[in-house]
Order: sequence, then structure tokens, then C-alpha cells
Amino acid sequence: MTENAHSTTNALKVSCSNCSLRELCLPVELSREEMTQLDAVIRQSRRLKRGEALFRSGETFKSVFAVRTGFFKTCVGSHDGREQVTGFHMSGELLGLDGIAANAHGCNALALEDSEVCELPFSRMESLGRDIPSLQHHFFRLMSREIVRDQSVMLLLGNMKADERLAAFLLNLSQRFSTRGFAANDFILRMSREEIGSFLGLKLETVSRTLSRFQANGWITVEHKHIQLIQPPALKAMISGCANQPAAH
Amino acid sequence: MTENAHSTTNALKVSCSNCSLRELCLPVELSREEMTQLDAVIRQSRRLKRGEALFRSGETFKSVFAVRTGFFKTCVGSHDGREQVTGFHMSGELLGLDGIAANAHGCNALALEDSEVCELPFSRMESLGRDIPSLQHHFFRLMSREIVRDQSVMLLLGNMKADERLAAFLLNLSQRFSTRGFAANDFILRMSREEIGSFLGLKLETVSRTLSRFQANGWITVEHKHIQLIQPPALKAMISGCANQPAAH
DNA sequence: TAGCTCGTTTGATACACGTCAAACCCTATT
DNA sequence: AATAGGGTTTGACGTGTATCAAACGAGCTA
Repeated sequence: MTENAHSTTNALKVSCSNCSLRELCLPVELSREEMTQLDAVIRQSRRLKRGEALFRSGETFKSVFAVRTGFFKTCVGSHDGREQVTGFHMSGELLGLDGIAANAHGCNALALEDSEVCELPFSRMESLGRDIPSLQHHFFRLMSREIVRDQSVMLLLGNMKADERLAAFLLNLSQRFSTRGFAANDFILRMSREEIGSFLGLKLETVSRTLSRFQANGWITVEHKHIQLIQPPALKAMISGCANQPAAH
Repeated sequence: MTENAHSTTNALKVSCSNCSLRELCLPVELSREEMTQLDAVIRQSRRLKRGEALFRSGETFKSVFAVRTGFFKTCVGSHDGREQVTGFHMSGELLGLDGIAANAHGCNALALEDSEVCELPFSRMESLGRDIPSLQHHFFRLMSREIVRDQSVMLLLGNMKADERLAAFLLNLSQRFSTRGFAANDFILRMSREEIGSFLGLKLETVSRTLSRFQANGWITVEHKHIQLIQPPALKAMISGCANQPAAH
């Protein structure tokens, strides 16, 4: 159940070094001395319980965070109560890059399960980047990747129908679990139907109905938060031609 | 008409230096020597005619581009023909940041009118950033700003109704024209109804109908591509509470 | 100037998704 | 173990936007 997403050998070696960062988000060739410098900058990891906020919109920006273990959502809110989930984030992904622009975080980041993150003080990462070109370059790449991801979410929200969105969402999760060494076709959703709906621009009832329809078609099984993909090709067929890559985080 | 958006004194001094970049996208305090270094890196500006592509998705990434004059759209396409406009871009804005991630451009950039851009070879900007910390920091801020913009587009596409989207779109254009010293409430749309629709996740007929309704309400006037905002507060009221900032580029 | 093409407007109709509502079933709390 | 609360499913119905279609107008070409 939940176990299979945690006990399996993790291809990215989440738990080896100081903070696992070099393997996870910074797969860069570094000399021994450079590694030492990097380890000195990376702050001790921080634990969060389910529901806890890593940061909130408006807080002054000091650091970006790398997810070591667990699961996060980021969302932007409006003062009339509406909120839009802008992404779901798992191990090896970076949170808080949107805060650099205004020196203040631009979204809320909430743990969807007990989680652990590394804090990367941004100004120190910046100066370290000046000494280590490959590190600087990698940081630019990470920010660019976030922009690319956002573009594919726009495509999803702007062009796709409810069932296409759901299919893209499930396949994207599948692919990301797979990359991390977890089962690609058997996983637990960490978020509620409402949160999925918010991310996909749908209402929770539509999410629920669409999942039921996929199950009735024999493409997936749904037991509460436990999802199995039975016919991934059927899901892929829905979105073939819609996107360059299946959208999202 | 079209003139008033071009003849007016431009607060950002588009045409003063080599490439106007220091004023436009890189408002950074630089020493005389640093300026010389920067000017050496910025390549001669390039002119494009209406309809011409600055770059296309898949091309190898070498440079980002700063718009000097003119108007661009960026869009991601799917192989079945659908396309999603991801943004509209005017003077002082940077294009191509999404290409860093994969060393290949991730979208198409097309000139919507005769335009002029500066080419910034990225690897040279990167190394220059190592010598000039404030330049490096500014580049990070620009990329972060793009992420923030994308988030507000997601909010628009995920949460807002057709008329709210149009109102946000018009107000965003208005604000950006105003920033550049052009009239805030009287401007020419450089893009078609279909392109607006693609950007906003609507069909062109819906865009047209909604504009007509705004005009019938006395909030705006529409003559083909010439738009006047008569009651900006009425438009603001539509989206108050929907977003932190009115979305888009 | 005439004629064609393409973008735009407007109307009639269809449908996907949202809304409202009720019943169900986990999970958590005491 | 009993109870309360919240997330989920499913149904009936309403509505906003898409779709299909036709007429119009502007700009371009010959």
C-alpha cells in the first residue's frame, strides 16, 4: 500500500549524504573541495508534519527548499477565498523559486504528509554559484525547468477536457514515481479530490466522476486514494497530440 | 491610433544606449568597466517582420532575447495541431528563458508586428554574471518573475470565468502599456481574437461576445483592434478577489 | 476600383461541466 | 467501541461556453 512507495530502493539515493542534494537536485560534477563548500551551505534538514506550512505567501524570501522525503502542494490564494493549486512536489524537487523575484514568497507550500526538506539559503547559493560555474548553470536549468513545467500546465488548463486532464495528471504522477524508483502503476494519492480539482481547473465532483468512468472502462482501479493504472496506453491515447510532455508536477 | 503607442516618450528610454538593455531588463547599478563588458556581450540587435519567428520549439538554445520594440507571442504546440499561446511580450521583456532547461527552445516566439530584439548569448551572460554579482542576481530575478507570471496565468485559467479572464487581460495590457509610457486606457491589440482566446483558454467567439458585452455595458469601446477602457474600475471590480495581481503578459 | 480572403460579429443550438443535494464510508477523537 | 466529522460518490438539474453557421467588413491583390 503506502509502503511500496517508501520501502523500495530509491534510484536517487535519497538518504545517503548530508542532505542528498547532490544526487537529487544538483547532479553536478564537483570536486571534493567543492562538495565540502556545498555541504557547508546546505542547512540541516527540517521536518514538517502533515498539514504544516513550509512557507506562506508574503513571507520574506531567504531560502529555497529541496524536498527530501514526503509530498507538498503549492498554491496561490485570493483574498476572497478562492485558491489555485499550482503544483504537487515530491522528493528531489525544489520549492520557493518564485520568491526570488520580489524577495517574498509568492505562494503557500504545505506538506501533504510528514515530510523532510533541506534549506538552501539563496544568497549563499548565489555566491557559491560564482565559484562553481557548473552549480550556477544547474540553478539556471532548474528555474528554466520550472518555467517549462508551468507552460505545460497552461496547455493543460487552456486546451484539454476534463478526462484528458485527469489522464495527463495520472500519467505525470506515474512517470515521476517511476523516476524515483517507485511503482509506476500502483500508487497512493497524497492529495484530496478537491486539491486535484483545483490543480486541474475542475470541481471535485468532476474529478470523482471521471476517475469512476476510467475505472468502469477498465483503465484504472480506484480504491479511495489507492490508484492502479491497468491500461496506461489507453490513458496515453487520450492525450496523444495534446502536449509535448504530459503536464505537471 | 497605432501611433500613440509608438511616438510617445518612452519612460524606459528604449533607444538610448547600445541596446537599451541596461534600462529595460537589467536595471542594475554597474561601474563604467562593467558596462563595457556587458555591451561587449550583447549582440547587435536583430529586426523581424510581422509573422516572422524569432525562434521555434526544438531549435538548439544559445541565447535569450530582449524585446526592444514591437510585440511577440510565445506558444507551445501539439503535434495534432492544437496550440496554446503562453504569453504576449512587449518592449523590455525577455524571451527564451524556457530554453535553458533542455538546451533547446520549448516554445515558438513569433513577431506580431515588425519588431527589434537584442540577442543575449546565454553562456556569455552566465560567465559575466560570475564577475558581476548584481547581474547574476538580476538574471535570477527575471527568471523568478517569469515563474510568478505563469502562476497567475494558472490562476486565471483554473479559477476564472470568461468575463473575468478578459477583464484581467485588458487590465494587464493597460498596466504594461502604462509602465512603458503609453496610454493606459487607449491602445491597439496586436493579436487576433483567436490568439487572445488561445491565451485565455476560450474560443474566439467567446472573446468577441464578451468584448461586445463589455462595450454594451459602457465599460470599454471596441473598434476592431482599437480598445479604449472607459470604466477601468468596473473591470477591476470583476476580478477583485480573484488574483493577487492581474495575470499575464 | 473590383474582387477575394480572412478576421470578426452575431445567432441558434448542443453539450460538458458546475451546482445542489443526499447517502455513504473512511478516519479520527473520546 | 461509539460517535462525529470530513472526504467521496452518485444523481438530478442548470448554465456557461463550445460548436455550427451565416452575414458582414476590412485589408490586400490584381
